[in-house]
This record gives sequence, C-alpha cells and structure tokens, in this order.
Amino acid sequence: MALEHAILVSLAERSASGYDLARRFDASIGNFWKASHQQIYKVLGRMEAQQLVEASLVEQDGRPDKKVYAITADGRLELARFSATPTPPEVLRSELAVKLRALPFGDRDAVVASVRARRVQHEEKLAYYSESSQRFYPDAEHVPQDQLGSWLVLRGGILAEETGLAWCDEILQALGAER
Amino acid sequence: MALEHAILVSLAERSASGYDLARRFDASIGNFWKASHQQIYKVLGRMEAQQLVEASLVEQDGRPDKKVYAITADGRLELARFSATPTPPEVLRSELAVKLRALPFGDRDAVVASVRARRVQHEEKLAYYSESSQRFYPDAEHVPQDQLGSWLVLRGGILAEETGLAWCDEILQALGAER
DNA sequence: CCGTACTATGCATCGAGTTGCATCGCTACC
DNA sequence: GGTAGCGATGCAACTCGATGCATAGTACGG
Repeated sequence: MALEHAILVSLAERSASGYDLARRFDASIGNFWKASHQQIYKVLGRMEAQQLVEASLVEQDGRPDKKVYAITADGRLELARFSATPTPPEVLRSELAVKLRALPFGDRDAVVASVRARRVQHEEKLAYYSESSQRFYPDAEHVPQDQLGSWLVLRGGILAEETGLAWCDEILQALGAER
Repeated sequence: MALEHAILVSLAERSASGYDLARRFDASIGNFWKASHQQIYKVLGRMEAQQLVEASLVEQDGRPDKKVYAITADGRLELARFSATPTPPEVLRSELAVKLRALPFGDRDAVVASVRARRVQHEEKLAYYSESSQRFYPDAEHVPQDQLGSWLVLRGGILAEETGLAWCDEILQALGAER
C-alpha cells in the first residue's frame, strides 16, 4: 500500500490538488511510482476519511475550483512509521524475459524488435534523468541534505537505465542483430 | 496477462504438474516472474478450458496422484503469437525509493537498515546467479543456441543485481553509513 | 457560435494477484 | 500412537490497479 505513502511524501513536500498530484505521478514521483488520476482520487478520499490529509476548497478564476490537500499531523506520523518499517523485497515481473526464454518457440525477429524498442526507451529515460541531474544537482559532490533522498532516487534511476541499456546491447549482440 | 505465457514457456520446455510449476516459479522462472501456487492452479484451470494445455492424471505410489500438464498445439500457437507482440514498458514501483524520498520526514537510521537489508538480498541473489552461470554456462563465449534465451535472462539478472548492489553502496555512502 | 483542449473531479467494472484456509496421501521421527 | 512435514490440489475473500466512461468550467482559435 505504498501509493498512500508516496502521496504523503508528495504532500509533505508541498500541498497539492488531486490533479496536481496526478501530474507529479506522471513526472518526478512517476520515476519510481506510477498511478492514474482515478486511483489517486480514490486513495485521497480514503486518506481524508482516515484524517491523514485534509482538503480545502480553493476557488479560482479562469479555471474550475479545486480541492487542495495538505498532510495532517496524523499523516506525518504515519509517514514516519512507514519509513521505519522493513522494506519487503521487490517482485520483478519482466515480460521481456518471458519472451527471451520463449525464443526457441517464438519469433526471433519480433523479439529483436521488442529489444530494440526497449533500448530506445532506456535511452530516452536516461537522457531525461541525466538532464534532470545536471539541472537540479550540478554539483554532485555537494548535494544539500534536504535533497539527498531525491538525488539518490535519481541516481538509482540513472543506474537502472544504464544497466537496462547494457542488457539490451548484450541481447542484440548475442542474437546477432545490429543496434 | 503474461503469467499465462510464462506457464506456456515452462510447459513447452517440459511438461509438469501444478506443484512442479509452483516450484519452478520459485526458482528458475521465479527469477523474472513470481507466482503463488494458488494463482498457478487457477490459471492452469482456465488454460485447460481454453485448450492451451491438457492434463493427464498420473498415479504415483509413495505420494499423492498428480495432474501433469502439457502444452497443446493451440498453446504453442498462442506462445508464438505472444512472442511476436510488442512489449509494453515495465512499470517500476520502488518502495525503497519512496522511503528515500521520505528521508526528510522519516527515520534515517531505519532507512539505512532497510538499505543494508536490501544490499544483503542483492548479494545473495548475485551469488546464486553467478553460481548458476558458472555451472550451466561454463563457456560464456559459446552458449548453445537453444539455451541462448535462458542465458540472456540470467545475464539480465546478474546485471540487475550488480546495479542494485552498487546503488545500495552509493546510498550508504551518501548517508554516511558503513556497509 | 462551435469545436478542441486543458483544468478538475469522480464512478463503475473488471481482472490479476495476495492472503488465509482447507483437504488428502503418505513418510519419518520421537 | 501422535505429530510434524512434504507432495499435491484447490476455494473464498479481498485489495490494488487498469480501463472505460461521465461531467463541468473555462479559454482560445477559426
């Protein structure tokens, strides 16, 4: 149930409407946790009932009104409690790996195409992360304490994409395909 | 719905009972796709109704009878069709990343403990993969064609664990903690 | 004035997967 | 004789998330 906690973190960093959160979950937070706006609204409703967050209606002109959510004291407690919880191992599910294993029974060229597509995705995300890294943390040796977590998450993303890229290259080479 | 296809691959490699499959999904296949025995039995039932697999009752002495499943012609077709399908990007959900991002609002020592635990997991899996690699593919330069897929999946596992390990070390260093 | 696009919020349905529980056969150990 | 443990199969309840659909206000271009 870590979507709840991802939302708490995001609201602790800065209060936001459901719509704002949905956009964050498509960008910065989305780098390590994905969620649709429907899911977010549903969970926000539950969290408000549990008094982990509180909403205030903000009237806007030029655009529809919105409900801005803020984390409560209870929410901060829950976030701290979660932070102190042991982290279960992550379960990986790789459809690409299934297809690789299915190579003797499947379509080699199509799998190569999938790997090429995956490679492009890794390249794009890596480029995006690298750009973010240079923009927000130009001095990698001196990252401010309060941004340490975000920086480490970004580093994890970069490492993961580099590795994904390297794996794709290894696959393509083994299958005798050009990049 | 790739559990279905993971089962098809496994049965194409060798026929097995639900129980056998459950063990495979805890070991070799489990390296890239996890499933509980309950889930496996449920899906096997559906797949038998769809005639992707067929069961034959095997009476054993010294242990309970079992139903051994084999892939059908339809199953092989479905597997080939799946293999030729574009692969959707993988959605990552990292609870550890949520906790890192939550560092300013949480328990630094507890997060360090989580990272240390995660590091041990990576070490163990890496050791297991490396051992498998040396045992089954002693000559990495000359892997037989029919085992190429399995080899590449194993390589992916090794790369991922090495990277996970490296990330943990980077985190521990940044947080000023020893290994 | 009409269509398109963006902001903003939500419901309803369905499938996949997790968790807990249950049953049965047989072996091995104390 | 009892019980712990493994092989073997499955049902039931529930949660999470994906997908599709619905609605409403406002801005802007043509």
